[in-house]
Amino acid sequence: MLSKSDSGNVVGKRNTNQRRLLLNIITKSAGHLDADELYRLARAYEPSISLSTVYRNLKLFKKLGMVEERHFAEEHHHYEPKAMTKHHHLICLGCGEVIEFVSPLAEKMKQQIAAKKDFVITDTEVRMKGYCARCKTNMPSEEKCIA
Amino acid sequence: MLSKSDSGNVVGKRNTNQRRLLLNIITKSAGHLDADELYRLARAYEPSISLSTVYRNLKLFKKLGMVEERHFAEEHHHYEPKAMTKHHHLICLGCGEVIEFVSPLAEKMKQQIAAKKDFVITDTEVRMKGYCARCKTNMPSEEKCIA
DNA sequence: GTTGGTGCAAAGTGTTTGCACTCTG
DNA sequence: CAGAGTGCAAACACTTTGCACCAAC
Repeated sequence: MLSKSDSGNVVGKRNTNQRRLLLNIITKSAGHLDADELYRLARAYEPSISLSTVYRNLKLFKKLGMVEERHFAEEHHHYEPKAMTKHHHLICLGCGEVIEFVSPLAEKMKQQIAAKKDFVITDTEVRMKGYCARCKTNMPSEEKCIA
Repeated sequence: MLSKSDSGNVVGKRNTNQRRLLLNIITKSAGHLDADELYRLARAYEPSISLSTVYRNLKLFKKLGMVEERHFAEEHHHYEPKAMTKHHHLICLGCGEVIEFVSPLAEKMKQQIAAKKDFVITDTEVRMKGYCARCKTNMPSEEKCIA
């Protein structure tokens, strides 16, 4: 399902095995990979690949607009292939699952704020956190009574 | 306008000069301080205060729900006093200014998503990026033509 | 052949922690 | 006067960078 010689490529840049491999993993992934996960997946195909190469290429892909960097609540970044449809994120504080969703209200809100604040808005990001159906039963009680 | 003996206090915890000072700076700030800015401001009043103390107290304030930690696009965190009204952020990519805004659509979207995904949503965060009225004239052209 | 890309190790940045001392309660 | 809180320095996790070698063009 995933081979080194897969089609992914970056125009105007050298087409190395490592770069092609990383790009394939990212675009075929379900999204939200972090650098370390990507590194681990890549090593399965190219055991000698280095973490620096992963970071360097992520930075390149980001600059070229091929992936987006996300800052969830954790200390490190997550990367996902640039989406066709603008989606947002819903994060379960119980199991950590990240669910994507779309909402026409986001676009509407963007237009309202752009007009009200006289901004050119290039990016809108909505992030909701909470507890999914499975986790909501044993959700911590402090969530309601913050001392 | 700001003295060590100001009223801020944390119930159930020892009321040290350092803690009181940090809390006062945070609550009186316009918000969006990062740890280093807070450290610099605090040293003006208490030159011997340490960065560890800043971090330790920020963590405490966060746990007690007195401040919120924000992950903007940068590599470090920003902290702001917990707001009475739920607001969101609009960030100018030109000058870096962070503007707060409110929108009833955010709450509406939250309810829609909670119902659709069967989630208990405890937090909603909307972050828009773009260029303010002053910066929009010299906004980079790559913004449109990502190669 | 150039020179952009790589692997490695070392450095950098923001944050946390172990320890002995200090000061609040 | 006990132990929570502090300052300091060392450790930490994630990311970036300098350098010598390699391989794509």
